[in-house]
Amino acid sequence: MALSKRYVPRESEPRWQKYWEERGIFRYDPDSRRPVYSIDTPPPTVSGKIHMGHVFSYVQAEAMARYHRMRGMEVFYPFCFDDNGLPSERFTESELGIRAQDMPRRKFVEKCLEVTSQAESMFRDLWTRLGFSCDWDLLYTTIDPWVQRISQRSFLDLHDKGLIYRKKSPTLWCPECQTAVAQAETEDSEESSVFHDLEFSLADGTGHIPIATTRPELLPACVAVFVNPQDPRWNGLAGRKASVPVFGQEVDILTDPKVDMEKGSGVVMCCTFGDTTDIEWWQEYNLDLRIVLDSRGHMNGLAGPLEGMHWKKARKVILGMLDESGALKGGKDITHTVNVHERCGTPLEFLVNQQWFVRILDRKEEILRKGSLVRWYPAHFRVRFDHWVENLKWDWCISRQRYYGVPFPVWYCATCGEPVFAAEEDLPVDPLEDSPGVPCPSCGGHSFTPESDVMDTWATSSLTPQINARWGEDDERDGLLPMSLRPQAHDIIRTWAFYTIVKAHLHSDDIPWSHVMISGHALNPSGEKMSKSKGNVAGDPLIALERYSADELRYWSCSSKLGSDVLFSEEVLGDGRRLVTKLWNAVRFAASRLEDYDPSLKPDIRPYDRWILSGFTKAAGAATTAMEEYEYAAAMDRAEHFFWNVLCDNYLEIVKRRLYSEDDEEGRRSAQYALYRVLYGCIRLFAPVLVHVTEELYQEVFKPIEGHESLHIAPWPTPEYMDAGALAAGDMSLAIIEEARRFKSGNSLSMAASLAALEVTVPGDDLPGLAALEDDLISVTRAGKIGWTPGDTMSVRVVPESD
RNA sequence: GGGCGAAUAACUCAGCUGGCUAGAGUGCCUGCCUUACACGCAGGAUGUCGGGGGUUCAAGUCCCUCUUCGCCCA
Repeated sequence: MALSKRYVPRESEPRWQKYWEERGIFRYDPDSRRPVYSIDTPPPTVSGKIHMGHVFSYVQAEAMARYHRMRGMEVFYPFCFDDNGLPSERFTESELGIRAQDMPRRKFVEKCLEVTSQAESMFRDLWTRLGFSCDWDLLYTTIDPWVQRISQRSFLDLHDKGLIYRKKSPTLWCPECQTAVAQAETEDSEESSVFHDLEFSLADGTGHIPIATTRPELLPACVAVFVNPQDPRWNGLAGRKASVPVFGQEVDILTDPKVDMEKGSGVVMCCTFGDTTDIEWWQEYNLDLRIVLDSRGHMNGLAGPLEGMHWKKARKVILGMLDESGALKGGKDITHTVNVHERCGTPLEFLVNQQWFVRILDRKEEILRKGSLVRWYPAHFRVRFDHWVENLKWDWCISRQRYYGVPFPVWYCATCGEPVFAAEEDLPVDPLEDSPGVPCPSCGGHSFTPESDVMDTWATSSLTPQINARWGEDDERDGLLPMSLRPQAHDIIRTWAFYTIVKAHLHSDDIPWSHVMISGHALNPSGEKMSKSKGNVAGDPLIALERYSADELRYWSCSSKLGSDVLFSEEVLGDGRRLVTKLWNAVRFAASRLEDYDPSLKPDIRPYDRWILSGFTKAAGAATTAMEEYEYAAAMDRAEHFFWNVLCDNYLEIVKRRLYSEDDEEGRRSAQYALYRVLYGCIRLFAPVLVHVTEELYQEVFKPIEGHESLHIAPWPTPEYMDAGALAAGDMSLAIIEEARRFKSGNSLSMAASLAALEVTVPGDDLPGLAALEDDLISVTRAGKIGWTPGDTMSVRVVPESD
């Protein structure tokens, strides 16, 4: 069992990764009788560089997988990729310098598959190098045909349940990406703008009303004017008509309490559509529909003189015209928040289109209830989920006018226009390639128009629990739902966590998983969100892995509390190295003293050995409690403190003499026993995080005795020894050792220097327990003798050697 | 504007349901080659626990309020 002087992770880590892979250590066994611990791994979007934030949160979940495996559970831990939809499209476009609309859809989809599969192999390589214990046989991607089948099955199931509808309705629209987007895909952006003061005239020519707006180009879309019914300034206006400057249409003046009296003149125009309030008013007051923008953000024929212009240009032109006509009275510069598309930053418009929706608005209460049945770690993140649900304004729009995604299993009858849905046994279908195979159920027609929209990628990735369970497939996995754990970061609570809870609720009136652990973000050293574009050394895991071992990266990832953001800098990566080295050296020393260790001997255990065994039980108990709450950082902290400060700094020094002794055979056997048990315990506590070094130490030193094929399938430490009296006495005795050390340090002496004697005063009740430690105390302090005196409080006097 | 979180030693952070002179790592100072480790060991210095109120025998911990920062949403 001789370990080399130095541990070389660069050489060891790949070796163990290969070992695990070849022996299938982490393979999921569906026939196992163990309780299943299943993890709903986030399928990372394959849309660009992997950054340290990924490593940070995935490692945290990975450590939990390892912990539960050691707890004796059958761990279902898949890996997966979300590789379709708009993010993948834009990634492919930018990687290859192409544009989807310039080529046939089939060709573009081929390109997407190529580009994403390359990115996926990078991901897999990185994950392997980080020592991930997922079962690659469980791999899926959201574009896999069988995954598409589940996604389409979900659509059909929701339709059968009456939860899907297609409607021409105002929808958030990105003029850049040319597609509808969902509420969750929007972002706020602070932009400077001008609040223009316009003057509308009353239609009967009896006066004027001031109206302030940031969007004068929408004047042709103006369908009403609103004032607050409480506003004394505009008492007489309600029920009259206003005339829109330049365009001349006459619109009703109505009252509504939503009008903010403080803002502008207290009179607002309602256009179809400038914002969500416009939509609400349009619906509530049954107003006209005047759409002036097309799908690219250009003005259409209704905009008269502005036709054909992009809205930005149209704004300038209309301002000129307003000025000329005298209707522009002034303006002031403001900054306001604009709703933009999170993928491209383009301000969103509202367009009226045929879109597919999932009914969720009328189910808020049920969704909140489901959210409350899931346990959130840390608990406060549930509040974010709740607020998101409470503030929903739209049903979930799942159709996208894009190219690369899961198609809707739908055609439209060319004769009667009714939608025709695919039969479940035909899934997956691509309506652009396939046909329904039956006549139109409504009119018997034989000619069909395919639905060319694709589903939003969230429509599929909200099904990851069902995908893992192979929901509705021939090889469906029983008993996997709800899954045990959803690990994810806090930025996608409103999307991924939310949609997944929605789907589980709508499909099976259940929760998708029992627990959700929410990790924080890795921030750059100045405390800002790490961005992919700033590809610095610190942020690139591939570069970091050249300089730091996987165990060091993992140590950093697990060193902060679950859910809190953490600063990332290159310096902090080195922190784990100390512990790895210390572990190596401690076990190396122990191994050299344990060469003749015989586990079948049951020696009489000495007091200090009882102390360290009990101390381990206590520390391991605390670590276990922490792990159960997903507080891996606290668990590691307990383990590290015990290992370093108690075991290495004190216990090893205390028993060194006995471990080398040739005349105290019993004493040596007792020390060997305790040292072996406690060190084997320690490496198991560190195993979920420092996966490689602990495995190597295990294989070299402990496996010949323990026999498990890998440390990572060895049992997590459970209480096996506790002697409270020995624990208390040992802890108390440290003060004696400290005093001796303080004396030597203060006198510039080596710790190996001898002392004449120690005079110890202790309360009488404690004296027997401490005196029992005398031999080992003399050994560690190099005192000639120890005198014991009963007294009120403990004190220690050092008697130096007189030379 | 609303919500959530954070503010503790020079830096990064831990401090659970309130309880003895507030902790760790890094950094700093002084020593020490000690039959595992100098990637180490021993010792040491350093904090009006963001400000102000309050509850309590007792508050970093609970309540109120203010300030600053981050995030989420209007």
